[in-house]
Amino acid sequence: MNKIKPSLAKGTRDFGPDEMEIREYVMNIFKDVFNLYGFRSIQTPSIENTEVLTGNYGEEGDKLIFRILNSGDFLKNTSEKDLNDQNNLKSKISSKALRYDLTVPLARYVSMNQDKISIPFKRYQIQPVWRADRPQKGRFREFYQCDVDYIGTNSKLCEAEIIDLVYTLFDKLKITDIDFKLNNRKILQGIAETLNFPERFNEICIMIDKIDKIGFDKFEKELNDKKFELSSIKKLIKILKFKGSNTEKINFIEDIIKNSNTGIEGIKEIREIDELNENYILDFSLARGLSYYTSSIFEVKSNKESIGSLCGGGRYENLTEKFGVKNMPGIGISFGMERIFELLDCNDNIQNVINDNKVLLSYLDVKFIPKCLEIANKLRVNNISVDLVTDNFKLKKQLKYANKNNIPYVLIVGEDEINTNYFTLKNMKNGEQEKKSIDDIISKMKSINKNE
RNA sequence: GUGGUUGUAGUUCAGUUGGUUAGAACGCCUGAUUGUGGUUCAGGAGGUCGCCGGUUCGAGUCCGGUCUUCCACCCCA
Repeated sequence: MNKIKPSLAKGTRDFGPDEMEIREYVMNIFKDVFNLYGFRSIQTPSIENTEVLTGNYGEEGDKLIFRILNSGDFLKNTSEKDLNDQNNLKSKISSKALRYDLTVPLARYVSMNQDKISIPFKRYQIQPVWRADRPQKGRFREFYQCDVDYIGTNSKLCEAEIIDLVYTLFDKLKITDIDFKLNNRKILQGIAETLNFPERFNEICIMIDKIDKIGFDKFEKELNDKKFELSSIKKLIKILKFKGSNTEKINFIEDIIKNSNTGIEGIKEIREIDELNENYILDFSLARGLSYYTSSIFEVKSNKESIGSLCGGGRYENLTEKFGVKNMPGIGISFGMERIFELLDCNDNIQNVINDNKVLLSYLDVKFIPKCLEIANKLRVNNISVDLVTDNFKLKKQLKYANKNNIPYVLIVGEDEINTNYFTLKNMKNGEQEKKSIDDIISKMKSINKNE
């Protein structure tokens, strides 16, 4: 048999038991909080028909979609001519692709299931997505996205609820010192109109979005290079650098863009949100590159770690228009799961919470196995995790096994224990051990469980 | 997609102008210890030097290609 050198596909990862413990712990917190705010989860297929996905992410984005080769004789519909036309060939030999994000599948789902769901529809979705990007720091070809959306509503209560949800969530994850930054595309549009470059709106948004990374000096230089008017550049930078309370910022910008109808609309929207929830920081330098956002946009950053944004999102119109469904505005937020996992990976608090009430049942002779099964059953009925070594290992090796698997307690079953009905419970962290009845061991383990 | 970078044991890495049998640490297995791990000591297993081709008497080492790793750009999460 030919041996294959084991290897991972580019940009993909395995998650071992240690990593999965943290990932699942974090994901459960996410799910709990989303449920707390009345969102329900859906899942959609990994594979979508190609035409559902293409045309949504721009030309660059479409290139990053992983296409799946048709099964069987995938060349049967192609002619000699097709082989020279790559784009045409692709659609002839591949009709399915891996999903690129969770937003487009949501739009597809809502469009297909209007009879089953009630509008406004609140859903969350945690699933992997795939992008044929070149991997680099913190970026993979397969990664989890976690999206929460309201679809079919324009209510500003959504923003207010989302702000609250975000703070609750990060509080539970013990990620503190975060800012919820809010802005509105209509205000940015108003600025663009007032400063006389409305036709370069998208271009300027992408550039503003990068200020964090490149700084104001480079930003100014780039604007010069791109032949923006000098007076406009000065005014723009003055606006972006303005400091003050949210109210001061609103009044300041209102005065500047008062001649833009769109701009005034944006200001009205911010004021509406402000009446419901003031727990945000208005930031005109927040732009978010994505072109489908039309109104509120927001982002959450950690002030402690310079790790980039932890989540971001915004309000959009007509996400479902492509599928022939009109009047489906919505608002969504996407959490950078991988970044959050990374942030919590080194957090000891979380590591301790995970494994506290677990016991390895260790036997000194195979003839004690029936007794072990009896004890295991009692412990498990009381919600204590029990592991048993399946093979006839010496005690020494069983203790090593407990260490390796991060099991904090070992319950030893031997001759003495069976005769006296007092069993040895060994704490693997400090090496202490004591003899107790099974009932006492159960109550001890249960009290550990309550401590978390 | 553009530019750079990496690849040798399960893992992290040494390996001299190209020269005998490719090394270390950690991990793994066995024993010192027949009921005590995380410490110590002794021994052992484990390699197609990413892959394909070229130069050479001789290649882990030089050359070309390819794949891969990591990083930056574009863009994004």
